[in-house]
Amino acid sequence: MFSQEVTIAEQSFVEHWQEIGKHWGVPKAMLAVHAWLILKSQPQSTDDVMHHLNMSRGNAHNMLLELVEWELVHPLKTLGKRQVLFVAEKEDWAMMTAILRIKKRRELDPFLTLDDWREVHSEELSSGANDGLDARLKSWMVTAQKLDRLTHLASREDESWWRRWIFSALRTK
Amino acid sequence: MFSQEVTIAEQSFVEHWQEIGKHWGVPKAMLAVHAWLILKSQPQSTDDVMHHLNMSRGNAHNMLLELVEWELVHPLKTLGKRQVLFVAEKEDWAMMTAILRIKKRRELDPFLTLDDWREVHSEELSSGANDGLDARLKSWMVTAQKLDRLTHLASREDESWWRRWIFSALRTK
DNA sequence: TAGTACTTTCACAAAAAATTGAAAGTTAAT
DNA sequence: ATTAACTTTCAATTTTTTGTGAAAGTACTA
Repeated sequence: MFSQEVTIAEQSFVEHWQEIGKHWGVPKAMLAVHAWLILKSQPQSTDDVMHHLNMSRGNAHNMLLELVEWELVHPLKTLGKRQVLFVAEKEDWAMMTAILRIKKRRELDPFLTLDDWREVHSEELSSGANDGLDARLKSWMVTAQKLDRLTHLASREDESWWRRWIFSALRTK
Repeated sequence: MFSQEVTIAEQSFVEHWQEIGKHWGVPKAMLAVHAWLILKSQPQSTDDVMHHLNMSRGNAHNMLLELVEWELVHPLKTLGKRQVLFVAEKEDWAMMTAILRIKKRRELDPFLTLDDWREVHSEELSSGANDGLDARLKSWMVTAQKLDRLTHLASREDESWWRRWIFSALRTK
């Protein structure tokens, strides 16, 4: 899997990152690329990634693009050069909010469409075996919309806001 | 996919739920079973599920068990009866905290092990291309541990706590 | 203890997702 | 206009994840 230029410690980090991310719903190769960029302080090219991690060009390319879409990796263009270099976002709060944004988009936003579904089908479902479904869904949507506003807000706040908010929660105990 | 006893509206709900849950990292069959139980106010048996959703016994069984492990579905034993019946958890905040608990366990807890990794490998990684990694990881872990305490706390609080906490965040805007 | 009504397991099959690599497409310099 | 240096695409393949169904296991009843 690795080229010989990759140190044992680096290999271990990449593998551990893949272990950690097993349930994040992303391809192993994406975790490997991300781990690689986290390790490196210097921007890396597609070729760097593909050679060091010993993966196909197409895969390296696609994983880099996806990480850029997630805003966990930033593309750097040098003027007058064709090549794009990549650096990982390394600030913890920036990573957290990036992850929150994408999780909201993929895991919460689709849920909100349930309200439209309800409006179309509510009549057919007030009866019999589906007793109370409509009312239940209505109540769910109120909660979901609150969560939506919360995640939207939180995903673009900065470190100090998070600190205060988390602190206020932890203090109640 | 469905037996004829399943109404069109029910089929539509199951399919929409599968659509909604596409990125939740669970099998389609699990979403189908969950959707089915959400629809039904009466407890359902493994046989009910397997017949109505037209899936294999083994699969119905496993999906039900997994939903129970997620605490999104509750098993009901009748005294003196072998059969186990299943009902979906239908309170919105109970569902939310169940999901938070499992997400924390699968997606955040493994991350905390990075601190152990760091202790073992920190010396090898203070130099050269991995410049500053150790310090960065240390700082990440502080944040992660805060998040860990927060999610732990939040995942076992009740509705009124959530209301207050969410409200306090939304009010700052 | 035999029979019935379930639950559980698991080797195998099917489906879905990830990965490859070579060819086609772009951009910039000469 | 041509070439060199990249990036992008995608059909084919490999790997991983899901799903099947029949057989084995277990709890209750009589």
